[in-house]
Amino acid sequence: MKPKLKDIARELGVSTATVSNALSGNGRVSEKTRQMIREKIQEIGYLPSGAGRALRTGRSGVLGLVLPDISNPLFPAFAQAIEAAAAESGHGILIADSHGDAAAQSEAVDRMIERGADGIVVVPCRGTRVSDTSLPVAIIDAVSSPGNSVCADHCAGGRVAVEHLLALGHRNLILLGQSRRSSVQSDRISGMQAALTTTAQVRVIWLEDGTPDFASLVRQGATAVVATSDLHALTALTQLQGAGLSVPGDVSVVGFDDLSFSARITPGLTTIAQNMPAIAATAVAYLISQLRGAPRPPAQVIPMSLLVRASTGPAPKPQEATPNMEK
Amino acid sequence: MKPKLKDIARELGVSTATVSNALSGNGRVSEKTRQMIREKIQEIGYLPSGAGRALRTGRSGVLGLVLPDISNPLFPAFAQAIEAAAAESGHGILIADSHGDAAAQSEAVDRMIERGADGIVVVPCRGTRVSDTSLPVAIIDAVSSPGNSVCADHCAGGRVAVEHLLALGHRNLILLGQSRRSSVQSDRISGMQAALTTTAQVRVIWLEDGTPDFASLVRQGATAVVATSDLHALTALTQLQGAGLSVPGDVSVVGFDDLSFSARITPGLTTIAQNMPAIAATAVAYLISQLRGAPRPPAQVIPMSLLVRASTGPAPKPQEATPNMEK
DNA sequence: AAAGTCTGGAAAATCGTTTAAGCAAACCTA
DNA sequence: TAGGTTTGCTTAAACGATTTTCCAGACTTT
Repeated sequence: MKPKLKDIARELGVSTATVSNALSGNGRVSEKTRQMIREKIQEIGYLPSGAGRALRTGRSGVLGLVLPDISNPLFPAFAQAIEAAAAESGHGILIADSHGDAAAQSEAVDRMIERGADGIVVVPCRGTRVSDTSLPVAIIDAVSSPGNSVCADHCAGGRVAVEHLLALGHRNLILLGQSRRSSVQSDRISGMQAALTTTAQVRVIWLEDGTPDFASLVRQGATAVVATSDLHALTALTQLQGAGLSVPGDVSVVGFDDLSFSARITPGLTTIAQNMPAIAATAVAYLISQLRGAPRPPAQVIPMSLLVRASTGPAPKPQEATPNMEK
Repeated sequence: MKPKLKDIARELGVSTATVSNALSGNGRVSEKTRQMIREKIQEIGYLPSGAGRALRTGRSGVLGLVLPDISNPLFPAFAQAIEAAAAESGHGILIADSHGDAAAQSEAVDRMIERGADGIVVVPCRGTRVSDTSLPVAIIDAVSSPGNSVCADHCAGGRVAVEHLLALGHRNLILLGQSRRSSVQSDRISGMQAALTTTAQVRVIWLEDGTPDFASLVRQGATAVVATSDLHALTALTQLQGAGLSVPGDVSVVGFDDLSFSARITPGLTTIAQNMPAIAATAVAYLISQLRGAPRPPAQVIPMSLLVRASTGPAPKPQEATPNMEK
């Protein structure tokens, strides 16, 4: 049916070894023969069988990607970056969704091994460790997580976000998270808190406790919202605008992750972006170097960067300038 | 290193054929032996080698997914649905990004074949046909596309969106698309137009020509915006709110695809959703049935459904059309 | 008790590729 | 010109599973 190495060899009157060598560049093949083989391959449209190759070499040319939630809005940018980084070294990407479940996660890892993945990139479910496997694993998690290999500097990101607002004169902030148990969100929030000066007031709100009325919080004096995700920032921003408040005139809003919509709304959302290409490239390089027999590299932390758009501006001039500033 | 079928057979004093039979259920194996083998497998943590199996059976248990743009915000829902549908039948998913490029697309397909995919789901780049391959291909494209296998009923979706607005009394609509050359967007727009009555005014705006000033369009009489994507609907909605207009008080907004943020903004975005699980399941079933030797099924069109949220409401009474700018 | 049927299992071929080892001819080198 | 090197290629053995074919013994049936 489909052409194999043997077919090419037979038609050309050489051995399969020669054809294989011609393709891989290994062994010794004359330029003339090499040329002949190349032409034949073009002619009959030969594609090598990954299965045969994988069986012989023990390498499939495929990396696994195990995620706790494929439908996360951050996923597109991440998957694209990983795919691109993997393609760079000729690898394909096999995806799996662990649905935030530890058992499903280790099942997914097993399935990856079974399918012959050469290495696995895992974004672990909350609070799970990836059990040791026979193949290289790159773990993308919070800095503090044991076993972490690569991650964004969420903490520093939080700091930068708050510093940006402080520089604009904001002294009364709302820090907005979704879930206390997310280590990424905790890292971001603690980074925000670390940047606070004694003169600033702050209130942490978790959406898992219910959605607050942002407009009334602003009426109580808050002049800025820093969310741990653009999604939550958008929730706040649209609610504020719907209530007739001006962003950034009355209140500034900052998010995280530069999601697809962030640049396309009015006002453009100021955000702290992960350097996805760098994170992906690092994770893939981490796997590749181990495939080559290098020792497991140290964990790497990739900086986040502030993208200033129109949703942040100077703090509104308050009528009561410094009633709360105690010196 | 890693345990193989042979190791189990040797340790148990049986042949590899028996072990293989015990696992697959084929052949005849006594319950006693079967049990013994199961225990041994648990004990030493055996995982079959996909490469060996694939080579012998010609089946890898992996399906390819080739997309024109992984970073599309619709991707998460789609990828998740495909992954789930494939997992249902024990298949894994190998992803590739064609970056909207026809050459990259056919290269990606070749790579899938090389990697031993059993079938491929392709969302083709604009205007490209997927060349015939030796393995089953399910194409997800516009209804009108030649070779299309599965798709959402974009046209009917557009119709439903406009009918919803007409029922609310809107008679002056803005239809908002991104690119004229996208067949999905064209289908949606033409569906919208098909629903129009003679008494309704309409204006089609393409974002590729530049972002319009929606507020002034509303001042000129428009009372609703129907966008071909929630992303564009959000662009319009935030711009309108930023300009002090009330949604849906002054103007209603409808989008498409129920993106991740659509339910979480204020007001919640009314949208036309694709039935991703159904589309994915259909595409995967399409492949699987062909793998089993069935003839290629006819193309299927999956209905879209209207999700009414808070961004649409009754058309404003003409005399009240003045924007309500109170703070 | 002879003949047929069932049952549990083994032997061996096979999938398509890579690669180590070997071998003749051609080419140097001294 | 004898001995060593290179060159270009072949032979054959893996890799780890599945599957067809076959066989010996136990069990039925008449």
